[in-house]
Amino acid sequence: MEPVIRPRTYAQALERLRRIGLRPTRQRLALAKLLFEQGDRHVTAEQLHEEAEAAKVRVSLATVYNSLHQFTQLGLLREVVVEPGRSYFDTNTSDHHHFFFEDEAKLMDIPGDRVEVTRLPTPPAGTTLRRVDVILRVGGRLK
Amino acid sequence: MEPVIRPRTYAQALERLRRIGLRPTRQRLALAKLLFEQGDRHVTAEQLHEEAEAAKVRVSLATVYNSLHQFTQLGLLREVVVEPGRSYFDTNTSDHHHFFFEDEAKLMDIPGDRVEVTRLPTPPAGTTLRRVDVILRVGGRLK
DNA sequence: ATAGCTGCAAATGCTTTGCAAGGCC
DNA sequence: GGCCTTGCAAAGCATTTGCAGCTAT
Repeated sequence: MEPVIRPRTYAQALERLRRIGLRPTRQRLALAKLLFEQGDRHVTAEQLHEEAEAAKVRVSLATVYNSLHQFTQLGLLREVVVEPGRSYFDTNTSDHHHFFFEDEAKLMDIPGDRVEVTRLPTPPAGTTLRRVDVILRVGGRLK
Repeated sequence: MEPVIRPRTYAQALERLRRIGLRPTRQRLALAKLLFEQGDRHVTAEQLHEEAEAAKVRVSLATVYNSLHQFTQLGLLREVVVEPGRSYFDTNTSDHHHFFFEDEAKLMDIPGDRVEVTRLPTPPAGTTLRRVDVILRVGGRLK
């Protein structure tokens, strides 16, 4: 098994795209840059689309969705579902959990080793555990 | 603080509605009956609407949504978000967690004392922990 | 050249809303 | 009767899709 390197830079993302066989097109590269060049992020498609426009990159919202899903399938992103009707994409694909600030609809990472989930029940026969999501729903305003 | 009684029967639901000041209308009572008279359930609005129709109760989907949200606000239901674009409503409002079978889009309760989440980080200043959701995402078919 | 992408706009799926008509107290 | 509810249809969002035109290799 090849070690999974988390792309932190444009160069790594490009390399990653090539290796996997996704054409490094202008829009994919631009999106990868926005996503992976500024540490861990949680973005919605809409947000990323706005960022792209602000950065003078012409990308349609449909392409943003396509790219986010492609990146997710390739393991570059992780989709986090906390609200009905909106998906967040997390650039941190390592094992970890989330705070969700309900009043401001924002996510924050919690290091995987900071929360311990024990005494997990065994999945029913015929099924396999794919992922454990822990969401700490928080209220009140962040200062 | 008045003890919270989980409505398990039509009568209890009716009583509960009255006590809270929601008029026990035909449709609310019918929905309460469907929801609370058969043990713990996880339903979507669409499902409940179909059940109501099958039971020859005329209810519009809009009213199903309204009722589900009202019941949720009153603490009779708990909303569970596991998939983008669809909400599940859980008649079990006690402290517990969930298996989510991704291939069949179904939820299953895990008793609260069966999973232990320890070493929870403290919420950031100015915020309060409202709820802890643990979702065990499972793949493969149930037998 | 050509297989794969992109953009646009239309379609979809879930959910919410506006408002007239209806029903509980 | 009065006020809360309902129902319907229309509106609202986030997301997906179909397809003609573009582009990286």
